[in-house]
Amino acid sequence: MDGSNSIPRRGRGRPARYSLEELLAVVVAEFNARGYDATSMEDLARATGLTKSSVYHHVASKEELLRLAVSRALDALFAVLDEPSSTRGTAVQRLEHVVRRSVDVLVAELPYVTLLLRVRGNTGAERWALQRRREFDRRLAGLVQDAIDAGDVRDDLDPRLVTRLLFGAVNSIAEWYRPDAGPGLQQVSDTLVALVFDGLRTAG
Amino acid sequence: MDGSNSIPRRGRGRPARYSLEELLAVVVAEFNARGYDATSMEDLARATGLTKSSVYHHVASKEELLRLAVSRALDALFAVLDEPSSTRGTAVQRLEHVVRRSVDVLVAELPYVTLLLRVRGNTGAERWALQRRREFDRRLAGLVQDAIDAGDVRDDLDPRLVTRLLFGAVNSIAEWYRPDAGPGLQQVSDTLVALVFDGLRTAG
DNA sequence: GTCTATATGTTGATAGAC
DNA sequence: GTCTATCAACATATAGAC
Repeated sequence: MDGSNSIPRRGRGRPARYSLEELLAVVVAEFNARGYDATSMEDLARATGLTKSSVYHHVASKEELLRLAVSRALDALFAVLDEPSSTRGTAVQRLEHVVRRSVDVLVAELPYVTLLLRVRGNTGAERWALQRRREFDRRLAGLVQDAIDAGDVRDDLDPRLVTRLLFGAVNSIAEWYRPDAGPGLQQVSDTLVALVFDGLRTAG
Repeated sequence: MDGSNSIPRRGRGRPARYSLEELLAVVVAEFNARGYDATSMEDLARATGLTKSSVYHHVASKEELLRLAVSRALDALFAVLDEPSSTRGTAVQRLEHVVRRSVDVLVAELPYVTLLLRVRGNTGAERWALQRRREFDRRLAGLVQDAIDAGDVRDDLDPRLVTRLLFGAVNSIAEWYRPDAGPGLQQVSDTLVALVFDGLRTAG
């Protein structure tokens, strides 16, 4: 009845003090629930327990909130490519490692990656995010190509097309995965790898 | 310089006369380019060459435009499930047929399916679309289960999870497929089926 | 079936007090 | 670092002439 059910007030009833990190978590949850465009600064104020003006103390614009959020997802995804296991071992081992770790990151940073995957590219921040996503896709396609060249992966399929379908399946996980329900991270990764590398068909 | 470059005027300079079908095609293209929420009725007026009021002569609201568009996609997808080849033959043949035909429909109705796949569920029309999508997914999962029961598909994977990953790959096609560039429909379908049913790994 | 004009509410963002 | 108060721009939708 007091309208405070979504307001995370801390510290003896005083107004909430937000770090940028905390603010971002609340904001991204709103963006994902209602859509970036459909979420107003008034909605964000209500969700944080602040006023619109107070939100603007932390960021210069609504678009900056989007940029900060998708950056976090992109940084985590690119970091996977620089892991030792992504650059050592056989080509197919490296590919499997990047697939599994991409799923890990997707789940660990679920709200941020979800927002990233919904970006379509009207504003400057969105176009910039799409550019970085394309660069990530290019590096993935390189891994698939390496695995074909090494003879680990069948060579009758186009590597760019395979990459798109493979990571289409990976990215679709963000649409339904919930940490507290349904299949766990391990089962999702194992099923994905089994599906993609060995296929659904029974040996017989 | 005359600002008419996106205005499809027909008939000796008189104002364009739109059927609902023609109107919808223009509107859906705008929704996909800019996002449903980010597209204003003023944007739609400009793209059609009409005024806002004239658009409102054809539909009662912006949301009705969304409902009409996603209905078209959903009707086409459900029709696939009722095709003879979807209900006859071995379980794995039926599954492969539905996968291939889903890709056909996705490509044939690309703008409408694209819009459907971006719906997240704030308004009434969006929630209704999501409900119909879930019903479609349930019928797909039944096909996968049948193929497992028949022994055509490996039984160590969760059918619901396999369905989600499989159609995650299918739906991701809408994000990059272009009729006039890149791989053709046949190559996409063949690669998808090869990937999902037989896997990437070389036999050796 | 299209138009001009307008009603009515909401939006992102700012000014300035505390 | 938060607040109240406010703004200009833009949103969806409607009224009524032609």
